[in-house]
Amino acid sequence: MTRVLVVDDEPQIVRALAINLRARGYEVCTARDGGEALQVAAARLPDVVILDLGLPRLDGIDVIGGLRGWTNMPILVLSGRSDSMHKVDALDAGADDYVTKPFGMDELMARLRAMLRRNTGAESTPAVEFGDVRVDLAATRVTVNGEEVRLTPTEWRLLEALVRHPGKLRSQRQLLTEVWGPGYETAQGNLRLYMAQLRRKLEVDPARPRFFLTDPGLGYRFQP
Amino acid sequence: MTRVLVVDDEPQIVRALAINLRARGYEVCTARDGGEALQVAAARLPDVVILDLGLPRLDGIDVIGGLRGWTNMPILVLSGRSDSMHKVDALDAGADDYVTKPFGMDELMARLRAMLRRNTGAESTPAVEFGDVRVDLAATRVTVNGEEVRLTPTEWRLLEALVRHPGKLRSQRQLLTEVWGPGYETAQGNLRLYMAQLRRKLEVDPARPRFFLTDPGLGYRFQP
DNA sequence: GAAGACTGTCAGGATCCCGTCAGGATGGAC
DNA sequence: GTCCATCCTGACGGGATCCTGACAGTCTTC
Repeated sequence: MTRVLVVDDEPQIVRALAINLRARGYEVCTARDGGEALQVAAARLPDVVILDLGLPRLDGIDVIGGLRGWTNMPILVLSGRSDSMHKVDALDAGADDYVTKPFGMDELMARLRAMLRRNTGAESTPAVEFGDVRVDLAATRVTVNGEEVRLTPTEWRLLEALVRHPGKLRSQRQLLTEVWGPGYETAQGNLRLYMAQLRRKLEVDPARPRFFLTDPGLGYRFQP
Repeated sequence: MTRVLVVDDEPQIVRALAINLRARGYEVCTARDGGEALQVAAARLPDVVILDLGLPRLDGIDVIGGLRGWTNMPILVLSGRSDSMHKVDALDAGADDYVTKPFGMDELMARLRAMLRRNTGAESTPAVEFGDVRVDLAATRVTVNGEEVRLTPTEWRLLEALVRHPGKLRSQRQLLTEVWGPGYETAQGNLRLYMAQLRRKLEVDPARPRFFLTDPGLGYRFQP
């Protein structure tokens, strides 16, 4: 889950942000001043920071500097000042975006999504693991016991269609249209063929599959 | 030098931006409408795009979509509309920042710096090494056993497209749009040709490549 | 117990894909 | 104009991939 650190000294703003963020599925942690912000950031390692510039004690610019000394997590600055000098200072100090109060919640959330989208491009690849098999969906790569296994395009599409819905039954019709495209709903012999191929390459005992199960008369199921 | 693509149909804004950008050491190229923007972006491969939303003919949102189909270069949107709906739409379509007109030049430049900083900072791989080959992405330079190897522009773009995603499969479609620009998705003979050229120049045994692997039916992969 | 439906397996040929080569087109340097 | 590098198109052979059809085994149903 994506974790957001909200730094502001006004409780009502913190509460409003937290409610909206949680409603959208983010995990929220908070800090009331600059010192606490640096502490919480180091302890909880949020994916993004929303930082009010008008903080007591420690100046907002210094908080940015304190964060940038050891991390490049995205920082979105909130501020009541709309003069460009403050914006330039904050951005050049290392902030990634600058929103002036009062702000629209929709816009703030959209800017947050934009920042996160840019950052997750380099994140670790999502992978599905079961038994000795590891399926790296982002890299389009399959390994068994660390050794790479070569899959043909059709085998890969079928594997993807199964693995993307763990535990769920996928009907023959669904699999056929997903792998071979619409119009191939009757080529069930094909499905059996490639299913066997997948099991031969990925199952320990292809005759008695543990992960790629058959629901007779219905379809197949990936059981991790 | 950092290259900026400015897209706007109002000449005075283009000129003002170009003057300010050049004064700060950027290289500037321009486009007057959406179609030209996509064309220039593919041909010149700018480091960042400044895009006016109020374009004739092709809608700004569609331009964002057209760019995001094959590149993730930063996009800064300019717009006369300040209502949050347009901001949200543009940001969710793939824009990285949204500035409403009239804008302060200082602020715009600061936002530009912030975007560029993020992009070059996350990169952190100015050079890639594998076997006897060293690819210097920053300097556009390739050496094998210390000796410089000359690459043509197309060869270089292909190498870059592969090397920037180590281990990941890159589909033929991805490579074609990234190297030749959108609209060249069917020129697969080309891809094979330049792939062979790259292997001939960089692989020890071009017939049995170790780093530039092919996944039949899917695409190619750089394996360091 | 028999019939039918369903699944897993095997083999064979058609098709597609990849690497390679040659040749023409384009554009810039001199 | 000539030379040169680069880019693109088309064609060919070898190999991998895909599809079709047939057969045996298993389970359900009558």
